[in-house]
Amino acid sequence: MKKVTIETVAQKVGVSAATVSYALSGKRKISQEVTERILKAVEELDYRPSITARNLASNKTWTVGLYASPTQNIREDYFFNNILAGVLDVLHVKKYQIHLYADYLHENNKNHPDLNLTQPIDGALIMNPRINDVYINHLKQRNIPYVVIGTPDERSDSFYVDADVTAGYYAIVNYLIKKGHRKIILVNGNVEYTQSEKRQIGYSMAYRDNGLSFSKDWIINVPMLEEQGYRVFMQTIQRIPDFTAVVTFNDTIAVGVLRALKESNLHVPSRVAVVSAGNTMITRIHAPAITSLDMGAYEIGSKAAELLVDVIEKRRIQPSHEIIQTRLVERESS
Amino acid sequence: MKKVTIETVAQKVGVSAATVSYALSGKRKISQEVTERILKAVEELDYRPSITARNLASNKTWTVGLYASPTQNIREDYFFNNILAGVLDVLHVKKYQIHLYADYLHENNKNHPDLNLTQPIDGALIMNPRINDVYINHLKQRNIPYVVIGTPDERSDSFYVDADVTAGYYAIVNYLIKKGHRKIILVNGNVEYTQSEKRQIGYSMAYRDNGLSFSKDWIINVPMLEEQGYRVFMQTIQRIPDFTAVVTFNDTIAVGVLRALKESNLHVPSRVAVVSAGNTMITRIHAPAITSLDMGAYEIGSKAAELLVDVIEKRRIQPSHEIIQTRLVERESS
DNA sequence: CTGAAAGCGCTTACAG
DNA sequence: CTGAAAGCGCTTACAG
Repeated sequence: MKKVTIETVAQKVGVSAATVSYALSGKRKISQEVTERILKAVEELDYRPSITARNLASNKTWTVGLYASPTQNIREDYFFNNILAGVLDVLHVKKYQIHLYADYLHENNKNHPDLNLTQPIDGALIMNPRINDVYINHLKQRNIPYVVIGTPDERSDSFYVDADVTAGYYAIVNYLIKKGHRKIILVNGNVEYTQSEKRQIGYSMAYRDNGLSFSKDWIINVPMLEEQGYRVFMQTIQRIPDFTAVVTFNDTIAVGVLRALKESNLHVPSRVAVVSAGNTMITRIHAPAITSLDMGAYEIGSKAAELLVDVIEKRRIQPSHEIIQTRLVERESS
Repeated sequence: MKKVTIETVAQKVGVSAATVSYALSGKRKISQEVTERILKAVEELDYRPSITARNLASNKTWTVGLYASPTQNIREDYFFNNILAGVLDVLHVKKYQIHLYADYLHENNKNHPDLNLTQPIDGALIMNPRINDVYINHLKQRNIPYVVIGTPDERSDSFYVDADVTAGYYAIVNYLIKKGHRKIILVNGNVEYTQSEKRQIGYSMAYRDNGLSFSKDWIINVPMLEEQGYRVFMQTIQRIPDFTAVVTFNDTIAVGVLRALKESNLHVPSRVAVVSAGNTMITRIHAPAITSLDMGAYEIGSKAAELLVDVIEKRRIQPSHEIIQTRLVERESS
């Protein structure tokens, strides 16, 4: 049973491969009668075009690369799920498929295979932009269309979609200050991620605009994992006395922080208020339910995917960005 | 700036494209001296081989297709994250990449593009096998290597990796019966999924082995979403009086059920015991914490990926399966 | 409206 | 140890 190719179909129908190709793609009008015979042959032979050959010939893969977090983070981050759903839904409509890359950069492998590719993808979505991000640099250098989910380090030459995280954290801290809090701990993410920077800026601005000051000691950076949030915050509780509120990088870290507070018998919210960001399912389920900043994850994912398709298909050339408004959802923890 | 191909490198070094190819792949010994000159030229020209051309020539893509749930389900299911992490970690080590397909079958589109592919993937992983699964049928028909995550309908000719879900549900119901429960509601998933059937079998076996009987009415099927679990269970509470325990298909549905119970002032666990399956992060965070069956999601994902690579690389030919033991983790809800 | 043929950029038997 | 060339299976200008 030899492989069925476009040539097999062409011979059966008695036309050229070109005609079959055009009939199938619709890029050229083929007479009704011939088209029907071709379709019939395709059916009978159960012919399926080779996507690989098509990709090579047309220099187009209809595939988008999605650069996600390390798998450790994926395991406990619902925010990822929501972004992913937005991306998938849009790309499905636009007929693009998705190549998913987890981040194994911590393996410290310069020749990471994902970085050595050329053109198995038409474009890329970068999920956790770092300061001086190697993925972004790589894509820029190779001229592969990309959209950053989040805000890149160097903003002038990238397309990106992000929530207005700085405004969001400004609002959170403002909200806490209005409630009388003066010593607010920021349990931020790793410094290498631009998202951490944006959060810190919102935090400082709120202090400044309220004519108050804060200590650098109150800002701590932890890997975005529940266990890390817990461990680091247990130490923080010892180190920093009398804080009355905590703002975390995301919901996952908040869960760790809340566990540390509980074990230390610091009641939430009467003794300590806690506010996180992400507004994932977890925040509703947790006891106490967690006040959290909604950053429109699904919307960010879908808008980024839409933008990327526009960039790939050259309907957009000049770098642009979209900033989505955030919304603070008040719950029991504050 | 013309595109840098293998030919560009060959010309610069003064050898044939074949030699460059062999030097880079290591499939043939090339003299030390020539190899070094080639590597230098690659570096200087910043040559990156075209993956697409390589795929076509070698008839191998180093890519695996992962057929996941509808995006709606992905959004609220941590079980997916854990399976995904297991799959990604193993495939990363084995040097395979992953194509992620969400399930849009409910769009009722027979010509779903994902099903029309030939060979952009070396193999596939099927995540939510249905009774008479179209994806599985399709892969079988085209002779594409695949491994089912879960248990397929027709077990004799598929590779698959699953938890012993039937034993797990048998254990859950046994546990509840020993605690004195006699009327246990099973909030199962959609009937089209084989996982639902396996759960129901465990449920019935436990009743039978304890010399007790149950009513078909106590088994209800709902889409695997929190909101659906909530809505359907609100009706169930009206319809079925005096039940004292509930077992759910997964953690997500359990959250919905627990919300319905709370709104109906049926206290958990004193009035109603609840047990779910998945043992995702949610079960620890929820108040009350949910007793849940651990099904080793990460392990299932990683074993399935390992098995698939073995099948792709023909180290395994004869269909086999691996069944992972489950473990009931007792918490406050029962 | 359709065909013959070049081309996409690799890999890999076939030869030496 | 290395080269010339066929081949992977499509698409798409070029011709008519």
